[in-house]
Amino acid sequence: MTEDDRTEQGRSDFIRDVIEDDLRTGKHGGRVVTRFPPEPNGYLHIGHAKSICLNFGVAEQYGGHCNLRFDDTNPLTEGVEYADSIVYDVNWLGFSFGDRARYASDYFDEMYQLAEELIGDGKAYVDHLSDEEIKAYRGSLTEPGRPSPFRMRTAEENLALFREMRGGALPDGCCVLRAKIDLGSPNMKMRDPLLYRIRHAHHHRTGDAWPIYPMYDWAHPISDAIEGVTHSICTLEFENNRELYDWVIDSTRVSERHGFSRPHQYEFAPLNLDYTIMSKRLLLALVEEGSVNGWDDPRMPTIAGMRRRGFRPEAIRAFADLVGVAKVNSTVDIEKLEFCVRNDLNWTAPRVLGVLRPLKVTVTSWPEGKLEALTAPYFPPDVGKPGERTIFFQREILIERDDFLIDPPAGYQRLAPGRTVRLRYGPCITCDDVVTEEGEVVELRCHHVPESVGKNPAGVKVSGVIHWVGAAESVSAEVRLYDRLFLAARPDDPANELNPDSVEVITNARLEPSLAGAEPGSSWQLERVGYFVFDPVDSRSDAPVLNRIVTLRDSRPGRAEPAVPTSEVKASRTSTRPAKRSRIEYRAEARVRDPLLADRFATWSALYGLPEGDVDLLTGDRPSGDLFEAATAAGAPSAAVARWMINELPHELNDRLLDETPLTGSGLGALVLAAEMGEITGAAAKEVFAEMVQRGGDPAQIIAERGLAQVSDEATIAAIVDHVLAAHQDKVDQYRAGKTGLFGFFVGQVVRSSQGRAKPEVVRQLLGVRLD
RNA sequence: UGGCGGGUAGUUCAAUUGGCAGAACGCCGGACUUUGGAUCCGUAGGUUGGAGGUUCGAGUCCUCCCCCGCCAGCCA
Repeated sequence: MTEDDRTEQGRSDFIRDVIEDDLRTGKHGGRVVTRFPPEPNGYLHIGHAKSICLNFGVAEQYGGHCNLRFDDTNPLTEGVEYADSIVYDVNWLGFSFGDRARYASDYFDEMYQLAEELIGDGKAYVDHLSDEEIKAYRGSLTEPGRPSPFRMRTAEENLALFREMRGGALPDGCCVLRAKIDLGSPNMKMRDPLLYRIRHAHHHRTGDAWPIYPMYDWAHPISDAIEGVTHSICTLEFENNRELYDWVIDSTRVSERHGFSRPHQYEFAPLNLDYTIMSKRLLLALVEEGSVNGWDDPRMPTIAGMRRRGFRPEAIRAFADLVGVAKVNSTVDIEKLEFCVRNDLNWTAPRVLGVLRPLKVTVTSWPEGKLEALTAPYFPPDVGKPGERTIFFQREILIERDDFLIDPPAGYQRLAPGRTVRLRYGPCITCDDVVTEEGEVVELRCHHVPESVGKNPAGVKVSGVIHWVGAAESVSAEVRLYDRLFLAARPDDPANELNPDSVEVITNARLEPSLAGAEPGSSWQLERVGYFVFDPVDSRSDAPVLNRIVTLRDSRPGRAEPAVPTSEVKASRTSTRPAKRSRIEYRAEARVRDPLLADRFATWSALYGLPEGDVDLLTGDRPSGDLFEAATAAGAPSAAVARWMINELPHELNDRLLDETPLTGSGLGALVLAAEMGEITGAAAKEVFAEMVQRGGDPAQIIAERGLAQVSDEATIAAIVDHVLAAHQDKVDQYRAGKTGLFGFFVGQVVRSSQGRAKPEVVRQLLGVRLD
């Protein structure tokens, strides 16, 4: 992958499907407007980055625009510091919202006005129940709620009380404004949700102008509608709020007032990442408890933390593309992020030499004081970028302590006594002597192989290539090696599962001299060691500090970590929950209430020769049974009618009630008969059936109009077969080479070419002859 | 014990709307040899949650079952 591939081919996800569909049907007059709606109560993290890339990404892709909108409806937790950081982070990620930074608080006046109107319509009331009482009155997941004693107040009374709330004389918690919807709703969010609460608090934008603040469920849909948002994209946990979102839009008619089509809410799965947490609350706790050094600690999954760690926005955007968008709750491998980071840095980070844990090497064959200038390119040939610098070979150099072993294991491609290795960009050296102090290796004495710079020495086996710096010609640096913040892939109790070794500080690393004046924030690859960034906060030119961004991918055999068992959760959790009431029970109950249904259930099995399961499905309600009776009365075989009603009808109905459709028993009977008699194919019959359910009509007429009569004439079909095979010669070759699964593909192509009229059995038979 | 949403390779996602179950990451292996990197090549990995059914043909349609997530804040 190159840098340019980022803006790649057509991604496919359900959100983009919806948008493309809406664009086709002109639902919003061709507009695409999205919004990214953070609450300014914390720093943005990688999960928000996914949402940002989605919202800004689709807006850009479909020629629309995306607003940055602050959901600032709770003054207690929000602040300017957070709002500022969010603006900065979104821009840093590479998305521009121009002058479209919006605040829910900008709309407080209109929201208030709409609330007064809602009260006037009798759709909201002021409730003086306490918070505990409201909770108790709301019922439970299985029991309906009870009305508050204040629910029946008149509109005038409510309006006066609401204005009193707004006036500011009432204390916090005194009362709230609630929507009057449905306390018996199976959706808890619809049980008279709160719209406004009293909060005498200073707001970072509106100051002390408001003693009351709107709740999310009131503020969000109205804000979307005011801004003309078309696709309001949020995370899965808001699925239950969608019904209320629609209720607010419809009840206030706010979209019409602003001359826009109404927005629709769509939910996607939030990002979860191995070994990290996304909860703002828990991240805040880490900051407050000092487990990390602030929101921009390089170990934090915040945008600020990743920026300081050295991740570039391109990498984060590539990651968002890589993980995609779906509705399944999932957890992404941290390796995917690391892959994107490496992939990005590979193209952008110059290669330089640096030694983390130096070991002194004296090249005894090299004269004291002699410096040899060596030219080293910044990028390898496959990256192909220009640039080079000079490094100096000298008598005393430093190599990585890990690159020498007295007693090397098999396959060790580094230095050992008697072995020869190449110094990157320099000559080869051979280890002659090991100097130890108290059992520890403190120095190596080597000689260099003459004429070995830039060419392989004859007759000498080179074990490998190692990095190095000159002992005198190098700069000292502090290096911070970061590891994952948590020990567990999915911490249950994050505060107690912190990785104690999430950062290791090395104070005496040595870098090649060209790095002396490196810019804070610039990123480099220390060859064979990893990618590093000069810390934008702590690094100074006289005291450089490097953060390890990510290690290089380690392809040494056997170095891979064992796969994390992620299926634990699935395996260990068994359901203690009894099966919920199924449709089978609903049908049984209907028969208890309706003797006619009970009678049909008891007799139809024998009467029509149907299996009991089929009879159950046909006798759960009257319209189904009526239709069945009428269709069989029209002369169609009962078993076939039952099959059509059971297998095809529910799908075609798609939520509608049977008696709301123009489908008639005689029509169904005639269709089934036509299909049974072989007048039309099954595929054509389905097409006719769909038409009859949607718009009604006589099957014979529809068949005639659309020319759907079955074709079983071999000559006609053979012509189509030949045409299809000729058009897909490559597939024919594959088929003959053994990919027999393609047979279905050919059948499909032929049937499609005939508009569903060709008899499949004949198609199969002819194809079989042609292909073998 | 309600409602809503979901279940395709180890992971994250595709599958032209009923017609070839694929890609990327990861893994394993190979090639290369001035990064144990990059790059290139290859292998393995699937009862599409399960069982029935409809169909010439089902990941996709029907029925039943199983599993996972979310919802009872005056948070968003």
